[in-house]
Amino acid sequence: MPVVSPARPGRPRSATASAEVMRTALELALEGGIHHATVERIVSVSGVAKSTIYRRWPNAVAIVMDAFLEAVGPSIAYDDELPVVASFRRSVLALAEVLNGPHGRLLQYLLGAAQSDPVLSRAFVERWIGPRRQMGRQAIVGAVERGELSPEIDPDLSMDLIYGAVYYRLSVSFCEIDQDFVEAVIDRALGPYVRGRLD
Amino acid sequence: MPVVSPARPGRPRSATASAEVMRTALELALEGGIHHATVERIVSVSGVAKSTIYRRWPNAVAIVMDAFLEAVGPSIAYDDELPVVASFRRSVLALAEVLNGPHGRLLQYLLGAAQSDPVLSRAFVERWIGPRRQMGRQAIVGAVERGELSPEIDPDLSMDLIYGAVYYRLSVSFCEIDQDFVEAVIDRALGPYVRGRLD
DNA sequence: AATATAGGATACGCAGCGTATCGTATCATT
DNA sequence: AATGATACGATACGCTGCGTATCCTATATT
Repeated sequence: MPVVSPARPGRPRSATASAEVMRTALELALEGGIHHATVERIVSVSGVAKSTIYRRWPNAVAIVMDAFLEAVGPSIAYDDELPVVASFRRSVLALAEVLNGPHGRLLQYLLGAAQSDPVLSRAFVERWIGPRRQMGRQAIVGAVERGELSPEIDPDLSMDLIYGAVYYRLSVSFCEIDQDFVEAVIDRALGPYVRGRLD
Repeated sequence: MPVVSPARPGRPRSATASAEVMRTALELALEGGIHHATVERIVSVSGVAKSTIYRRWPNAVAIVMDAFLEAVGPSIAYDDELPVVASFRRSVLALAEVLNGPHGRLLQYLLGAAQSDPVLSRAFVERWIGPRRQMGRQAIVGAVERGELSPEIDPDLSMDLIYGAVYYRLSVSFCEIDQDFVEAVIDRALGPYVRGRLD
């Protein structure tokens, strides 16, 4: 007896079908780029019928997006015990590691598809960008409250600067997001507002 | 007697055909998004034959890219007479104005397509991003030489921060690049290194 | 048992891609 | 002027992928 979805009549949807579709879509996209994950291919590889797929997703990219977010989504971490700068370094370096790997290329593809798909871009902002920004803002606000950062800092602008530089490398200048770069960006974005030592 | 292309035999390529194709491609893409600019449509609207088109471009996106760069390409401007910060404001605000307009959405589409097309991404970096970065770096180096900026500034990192934030808004968080934002970004990126007054 | 919905299979029409072939047009060269 | 090389326009082709529709079967609720 599910709490939400108050007992719709008829045969319930198969959970394994969704899982299998997403698994297949992710696999195909990681192997050969997002263009390789077509509905037809997902059908023939996963064994799930086309009608079933279209009953749940509007198109192939949406499947890949869902699969990606479910697979890589939860990896956010801001440690309030650490000094702000160190905490940001940890968190953004973790993100950079993801972005430099195969999932990063996939994210790049998805971001590309989102440029001409409002539904996708909205999902992207709400489920990927938004949460991470929110955590970062919280970290800055917390640090200001603890007196680690000057209250003059603008948390939103800081997020734009830090994440902006990172995604710029990923999807505009197309070069690696190395550790030195991440640390330099964070230092320049937060450094002037740190009270006391830098680390 | 052309200086380059030393007189190939046979009928020369029609210049008007290329022009007409690019004009049509740009028009279609500006009207209905990049997906509206298909080769078939360009053929039927421009009147230029498919074989002619494929003799010059590998696909439709490449045409749009060429057309875009030719149309909006030359709008770079750094004024060495102005103080650095003011010069950057002028230049980046001009860019923001383009990005906020219809050409901006097109750039967004192209950037999206570039995410899964190495040839396109390379062209993008070399013909759009690269020149602008170069001008910006020059402006910073010049300002350091004139004593306007502290030599401790890292020109490349500054470019990553400024342009990063701008493109982040365009293609990651999908919100407007307003004037206040641009000025705030530049102030935070260059401000700490300005010697003397800020403006 | 009756009802409602889901899943699998299959077929369909459509759009767009990129290639190939053809006759015709327009150059440089001889 | 004739020749050779290349471009242009037109047309046709096969292919892939999309999204929809139809049908039958399966599985749940009432």
